[in-house]
Amino acid sequence: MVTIKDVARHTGVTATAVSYVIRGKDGIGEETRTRVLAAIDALGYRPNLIARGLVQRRTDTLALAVSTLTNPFYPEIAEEVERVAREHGYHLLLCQTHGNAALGRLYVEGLLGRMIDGFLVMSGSLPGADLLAMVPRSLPLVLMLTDAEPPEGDVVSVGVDVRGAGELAARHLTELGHRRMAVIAHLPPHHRRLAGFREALATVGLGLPGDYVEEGDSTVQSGYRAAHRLLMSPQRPTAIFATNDLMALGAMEAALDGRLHVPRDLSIIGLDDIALGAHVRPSLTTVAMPKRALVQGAMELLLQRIKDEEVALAPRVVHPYTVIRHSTAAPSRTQRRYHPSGVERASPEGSL
Amino acid sequence: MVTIKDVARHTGVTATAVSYVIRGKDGIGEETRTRVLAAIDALGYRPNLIARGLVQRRTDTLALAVSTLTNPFYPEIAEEVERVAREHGYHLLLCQTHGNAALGRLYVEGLLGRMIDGFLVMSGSLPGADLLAMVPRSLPLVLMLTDAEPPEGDVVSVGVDVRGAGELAARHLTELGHRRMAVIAHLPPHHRRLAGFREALATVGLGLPGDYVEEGDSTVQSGYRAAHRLLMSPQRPTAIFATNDLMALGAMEAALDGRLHVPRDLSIIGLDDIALGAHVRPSLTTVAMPKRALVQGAMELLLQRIKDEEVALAPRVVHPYTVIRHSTAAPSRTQRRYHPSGVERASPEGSL
DNA sequence: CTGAAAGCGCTAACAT
DNA sequence: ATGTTAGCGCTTTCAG
Repeated sequence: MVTIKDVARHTGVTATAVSYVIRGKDGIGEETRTRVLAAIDALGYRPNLIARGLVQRRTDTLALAVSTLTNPFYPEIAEEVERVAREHGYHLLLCQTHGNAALGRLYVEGLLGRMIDGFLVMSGSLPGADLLAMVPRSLPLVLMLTDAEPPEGDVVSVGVDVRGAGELAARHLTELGHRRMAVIAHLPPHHRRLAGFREALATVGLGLPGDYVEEGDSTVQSGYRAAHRLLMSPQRPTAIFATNDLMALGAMEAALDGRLHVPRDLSIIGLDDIALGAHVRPSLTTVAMPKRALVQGAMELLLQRIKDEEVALAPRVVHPYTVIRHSTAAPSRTQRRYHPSGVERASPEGSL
Repeated sequence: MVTIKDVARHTGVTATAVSYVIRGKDGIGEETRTRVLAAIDALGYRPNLIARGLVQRRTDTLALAVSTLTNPFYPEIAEEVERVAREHGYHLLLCQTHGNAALGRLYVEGLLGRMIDGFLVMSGSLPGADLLAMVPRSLPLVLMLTDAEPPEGDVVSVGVDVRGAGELAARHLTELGHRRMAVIAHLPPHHRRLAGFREALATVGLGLPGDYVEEGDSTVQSGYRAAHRLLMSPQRPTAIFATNDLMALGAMEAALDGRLHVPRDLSIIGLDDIALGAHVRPSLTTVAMPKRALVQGAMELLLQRIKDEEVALAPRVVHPYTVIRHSTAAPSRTQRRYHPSGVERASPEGSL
């Protein structure tokens, strides 16, 4: 490995001079500058960021914890975070906790020992209490809370009003004329999304019977199965609200497989607004998480904290909005039969 | 920050002893051990991995470069890499190059200075030549090549036989009885996928007219637009091969929007096998990239190189396989009209 | 079994 | 404008 000393020796100056040249500090004569630069090039010298980090106590690296990258919602967030981070000269260390607290702790341990300059944590990846217990106050930390309440203690966070998201979903469906609606919810995490939905129904005098709430785990598969259970009930709902888009996609799949027409026979609304929702047919109506605003807000706070600026502890809150596409419509009067054994609508084996 | 010295002082031993305890080396009495451990706990000491990395010249960190995370194919790869890395006690540093060579170089610079222990590079993220020029031979590097040829020089790589993938796509379609097939290809990157397809057609006496090849850029949108152009041609193809799944999904969207039935009026086959392909309706027939085998192979080689074992330079090659779902079928004799202005099939505004 | 000393590659403060 | 010195927090000989 070629070090700063090699360059110094090769140029006939001292290591400090080289260090200055590298970082563009002035106090170095033009002539030495060029000679140093030439030597760097000739030797293929590359500063050791680890060593630099050790003394400067910064690494120009930010970390982002998400629960998983297999839910496209998180890559979309990560993409945005990375963009902003890069604009400010930071690298991004990405880690998936898979919602596993033990694993999460392990990762955090690793990150903390790595002298990251800032830490962004997405809701659902790590239990807030763990986080506060582990992360020293000296490390700038910002939480992006889509569901959890901000943990006790002085934490900087950006929250998403997911209760409001649930309300928007309910409002959209009731305005279309639905009265018999069901929910596929990832519980407990999405508790507040469900609560918002339920409350908004209540304000227009509608209830949500217990057997109209099925649980999922945020995956497409779970949405499929939950929708299947819902569609089997004698009094089938005319609309389904899934607390995330992946489950909504699964629900749509189940409905289509059961030879129902979406949205004529069943309206489906999701929550997240993942890019793919616009590209399935019918395209998915959804309540959008304000991804940009969320990331923008979080990064702003994080960068402020890194610059040691005072930051308001009162959580910023960003608000979801409805994206109406084609998976929702007014309920139809006639009830078409659900064919639970139905093969894929377009299967070569036929049917329909 | 609490350092190893603090712990040492607090326990009344020397830093060395603490260091030994931390790393579970023996040579430390049971009694001191427990006292050191207690002190670590009491002070909340956490080893500084940066400092350790500086002296040990390893950081237990691997890096993976991909072009983007917004194509779900890459998160699926990353997920797998991360799993294997973790099993072996490594962290994963993820970086997106967005296929931008300059940006890529910047990232590589950063990574190299960060003393990563190994570097995994996914095809399409960085030009091979750049990579070889920048990465010192001392850093274990493994390429996952889905499309590019291994660059000149001693590089360890795992290749995917994408030409074979193109052939499989062609074989599947011709066996179904298609004669008039078109391709949506991301060129130049997917050049070989197209070549394989074309050649396989040639072996059964079929050609691929120039205007039956439309270009895309691997995004859904580009697939949509390309399919639209293809479907407008007077002699419409009966099947489309898209060189990746995202474009295939876009093509399907276009077909459905144009009131065509997939696969009755148009068969569509993709390439990648992203998870979502199974969940759209009709589900997507595709040629699967052997993701597991690819990652497994690459990680094996990388870990060997890290352990300083000799590694064969001859590229390993893994082979794609066909996943038949419901977006392909025998061509129908009747040609249904393509309605380019068609709204979404399931749109509330009606039609169909 | 434990301690002292040297040094990883770099930067910051202080001379010169 | 350049060189000297002293670490950053840790591990690693090598003595005790």
